[in-house]
Amino acid sequence: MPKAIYETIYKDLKQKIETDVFAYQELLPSENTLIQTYGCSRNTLRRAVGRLVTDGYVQTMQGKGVRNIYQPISQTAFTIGEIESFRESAIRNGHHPHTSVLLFTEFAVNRKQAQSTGFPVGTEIYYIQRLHYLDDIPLILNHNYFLKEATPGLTKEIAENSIYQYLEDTLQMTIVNSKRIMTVEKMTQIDEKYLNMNAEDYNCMAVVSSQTYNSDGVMFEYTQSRHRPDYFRFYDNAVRRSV
Amino acid sequence: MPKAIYETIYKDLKQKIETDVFAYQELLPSENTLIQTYGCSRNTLRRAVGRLVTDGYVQTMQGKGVRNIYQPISQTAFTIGEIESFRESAIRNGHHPHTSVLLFTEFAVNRKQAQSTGFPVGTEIYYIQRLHYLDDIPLILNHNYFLKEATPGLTKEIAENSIYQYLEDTLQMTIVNSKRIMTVEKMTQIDEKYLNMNAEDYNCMAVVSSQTYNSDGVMFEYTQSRHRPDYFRFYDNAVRRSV
DNA sequence: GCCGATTTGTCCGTATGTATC
DNA sequence: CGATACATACGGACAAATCGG
Repeated sequence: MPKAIYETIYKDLKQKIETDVFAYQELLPSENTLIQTYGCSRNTLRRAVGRLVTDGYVQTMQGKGVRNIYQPISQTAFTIGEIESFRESAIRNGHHPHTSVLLFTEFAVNRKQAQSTGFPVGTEIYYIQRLHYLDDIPLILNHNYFLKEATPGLTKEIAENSIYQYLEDTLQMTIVNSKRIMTVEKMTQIDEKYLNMNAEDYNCMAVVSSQTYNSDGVMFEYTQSRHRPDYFRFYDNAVRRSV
Repeated sequence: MPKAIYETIYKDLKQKIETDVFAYQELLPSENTLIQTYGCSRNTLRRAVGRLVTDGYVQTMQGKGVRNIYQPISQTAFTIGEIESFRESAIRNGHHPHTSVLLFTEFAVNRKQAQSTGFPVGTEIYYIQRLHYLDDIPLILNHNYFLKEATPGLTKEIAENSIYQYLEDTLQMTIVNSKRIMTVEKMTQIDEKYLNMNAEDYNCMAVVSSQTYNSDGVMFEYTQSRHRPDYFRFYDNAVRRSV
């Protein structure tokens, strides 16, 4: 847990913005001022502010200053650009998460699975089906494929809690990045059953497929998350770069 | 168009990765090597590499090096984290875009619209309905709300081409950032009609709602993009930060 | 319109820490 | 242990945009 200085400053500024210490549409104190308050170098401060820009919290204007453009998001929303487990995201939004494991098994991937997951044919994996509840409503049906070689000792009990916590804390794995694709797909009978949906109402759903890599550069996880369409919300802030 | 050095290096490295100059899963030349090849400072090079990390092109490993993890995306995909017009994105992917304007009108926003768009009641806006085709298939039905005060002189002719090009080139507006929310919504009869869909097949669609800001900090655009579900694809790379 | 002060943007050189091999 | 590689941090210099007098 070695916190970098810029990380601390980033979090402090972020929290000040969220709690209205700086008013919406107003300018933050200038770089020079903030450098003095934090007693850091210009680069370090600018690094913290840079993060706030990509978060969509502030907008910098050369010659003018840094404007607070943060507005709280109304409902529960997943944030893009970060990797968060379901549990982490739920707790951050003040909800009560709960996970039930529908299936815990292991096998070697066949041709068809190889194509969708990206694992080579024959790779030994754990295959887990999990249902994620938020405040007792089933929201997400997850199909997890974990590379057995990279995630040894995975059990149903771990899957009921936080797999990521096990990987990071017990196996000392460092999770680095995750490539995700969002699509809309037809709802299956399995989806209907577990998510309490009726195909005559919504007949499709939001699907997020992700490939996750660890610090050894190996893709150790492929997951397909099938979201209840009426609760699905994905938030993003995009920055325009010079073309 | 004053090009920053780090921008040039970023683009050069990106292009080298895309064209397999560096092999997949292999290490890039070390920082020190690249500093010498580009004749730049360490900070500048790191800035370029940092962009590649957020793009999901490479992954850096302290003590080891920088690994190429780029894999080309199969189909047409919208990329998250950047603001691109439909035209820009289509051309980048080697397709032929075409836009038809279904409706071009102006009015003041009422209470209901104020809630969804975020514009105050009574704000004067241009309201435009556009249908975006890719290779002659209608893919996206767009509802644009442009703040009249910030986008004067908008016409149907401009809307048929690129509105962003008009705003940036003619009005000298600088587009800064865009907050987007992706959801899944029921398909309406309007959607069915223009996107050639049948509600007995898919009865819902992907909806991307966005609020876009310019460099004056004013939200000048609210857009709701309704995507054909079978063609919708949104790509994202997420980075795990120390918790 | 000009000038100077302020503010952010870009870039450099250097020092130190930490992880890997 | 030392060499290599990336991570963090500092301080300084100049450029570019904005604003007020």
